[in-house]
Amino acid sequence: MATVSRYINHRETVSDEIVNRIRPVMQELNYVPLVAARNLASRKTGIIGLLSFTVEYGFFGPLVTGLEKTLKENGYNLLVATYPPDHNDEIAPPIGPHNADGVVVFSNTLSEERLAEWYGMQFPIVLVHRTAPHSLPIPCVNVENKTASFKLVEHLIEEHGKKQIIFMRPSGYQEDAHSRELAYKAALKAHSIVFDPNLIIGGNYDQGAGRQAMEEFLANNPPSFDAVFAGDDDLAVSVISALQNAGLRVPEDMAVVGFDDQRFARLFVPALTTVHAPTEEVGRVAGQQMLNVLRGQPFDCMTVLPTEVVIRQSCGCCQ
Amino acid sequence: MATVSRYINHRETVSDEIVNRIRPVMQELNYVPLVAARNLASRKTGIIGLLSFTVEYGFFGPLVTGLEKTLKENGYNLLVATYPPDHNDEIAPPIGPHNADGVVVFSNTLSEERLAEWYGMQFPIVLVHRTAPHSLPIPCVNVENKTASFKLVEHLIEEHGKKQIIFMRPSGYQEDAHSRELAYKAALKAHSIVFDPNLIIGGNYDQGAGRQAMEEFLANNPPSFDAVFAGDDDLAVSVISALQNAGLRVPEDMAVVGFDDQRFARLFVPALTTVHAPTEEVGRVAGQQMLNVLRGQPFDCMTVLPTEVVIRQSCGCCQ
DNA sequence: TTGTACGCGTTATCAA
DNA sequence: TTGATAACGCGTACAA
Repeated sequence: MATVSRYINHRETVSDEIVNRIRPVMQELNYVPLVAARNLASRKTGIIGLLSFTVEYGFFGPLVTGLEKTLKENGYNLLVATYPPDHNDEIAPPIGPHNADGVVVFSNTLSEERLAEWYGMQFPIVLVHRTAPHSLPIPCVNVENKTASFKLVEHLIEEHGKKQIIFMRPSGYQEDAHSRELAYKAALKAHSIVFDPNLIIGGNYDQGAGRQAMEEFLANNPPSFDAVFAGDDDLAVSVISALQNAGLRVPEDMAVVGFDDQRFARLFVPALTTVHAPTEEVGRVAGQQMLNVLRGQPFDCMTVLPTEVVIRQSCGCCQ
Repeated sequence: MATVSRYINHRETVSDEIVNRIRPVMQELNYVPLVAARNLASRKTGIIGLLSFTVEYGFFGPLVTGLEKTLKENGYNLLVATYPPDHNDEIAPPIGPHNADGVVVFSNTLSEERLAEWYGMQFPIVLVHRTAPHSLPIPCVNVENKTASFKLVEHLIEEHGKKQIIFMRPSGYQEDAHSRELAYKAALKAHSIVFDPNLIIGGNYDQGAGRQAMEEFLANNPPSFDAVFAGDDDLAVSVISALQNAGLRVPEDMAVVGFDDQRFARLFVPALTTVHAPTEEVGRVAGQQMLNVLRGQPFDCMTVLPTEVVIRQSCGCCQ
């Protein structure tokens, strides 16, 4: 029994003679180790989880792709599960210490309390699109939000003479969007434009967000703005739709820019001016950091991947 | 020991006296049952898998949402994993009989051999967007493709006088797309339009598919067509982009229609004329069928959910 | 290099 | 209704 175990797991050398005795029997019996028994005995599962409050985001696909590739190459399987953030921590996440060797957490899917709890029990965690609470040295992987956002808003101001720029928040709090909002304010300030709190909209809406938020805003205000910086590409598209629906032309009457450079960004009409975020790379790096943690090797507490402004047409360029 | 197990699983009645003895101790010890041990002893995991060759499809999100809701309400967790179809069945799927109580399979993610193998070992399977092999009475959930596609093509012919309609296949074989193609041919025939095999394009391309396929087609042919029926909305958007890039106007010069009615379909400019598919409902029904199988209750071998043509602007209507 | 014996933490069985 | 005891199938010190 023990020898068969050793043979299967390639742990110690087994003599050819015995291997030749084991193999045919395994074939004949159609033997496959029972994962549950294995997990119990070894206290390992070979599974890494990805926990997210949604799978409906456009950039979710590339993230999974990058993550999965890195992990599979190293013998782990990736299992994805959603976990609504409003759970009050009552219901345990579908993936966690009980059924995985580690978990990658997207944005604010998990509360700080849960993170602290898991960290305390030495459970490997990697954060993506979120920075770790100060007291927890957990590796996190982000994209550069501020510089790119600053440049993007600056482009609207300098190249297109925009002065009344709306910032549209995605629904719910997200760290990424918050950083972009801060950069937006900084850019205004750097160009001596007074920040108008009325020009921050969105944030309290569900799916289909941008369109609804923009429609409401338009209903209550005459178009007292000349550009929109949407928190992400999903929102940008909704916003453009709402504007056009209201009889405004983009980019002639109104410039709209986004963030992420999702797949559809350049297919859209007008093609989206946005910031390219290396989402698949985020996945790959997160996977690598997870491997480092699992192996007890040193890891980077904070990785910030570079982003780049992509000028297309929705801002008014390249007509 | 046994009594505690009974208490935790609410299997048999435990006297209040003993319950009051168990509870405080559980608190104090911070006792949580070890899932691995549980799985070993009970031969159950409480997990249902969703196996798909991609998570990048636009309609993947709603499918997960519907499925997850139904399963969670019944005590199961949904775990999503991808499995490239070109694996030659060498590598075992990340989710299967070894670590789940059942699996929902999207489209042709699994080979017939694998399905037969799992079915043979009584492992619960539900198919979505795919019909089961004849010999395997596995429940499958589909959307109605043919009637809707027929009507859609008919709309192009009757309302807009289109005669040279391209059908664009998605990359790789998919049953859905095949049904839509058949309906397309049937609609042509019903209106005495000779089918031109040159007007079937796509099928061999990777991501970003439609655009590339259409660009190649345009490069080799003068625009000898007047409409495009894209296999799904993702493709439709790519196609429109390619057409506009080539200086053609949609819908003035060229009508383009899709399938699925994904979230962005009505946000796009021009708004997509397409077929609404109840994707979230597909997920809910699939979840219900899975529960039926798990409980040994009767199930429907084939569910076909109704679809509906949605006329917007990309066909030339509502200008 | 091989085999024995035990532990992993539950659930299931059976007698009380 | 309860409690002792036997699986569950594997990994792993330890001795051989």
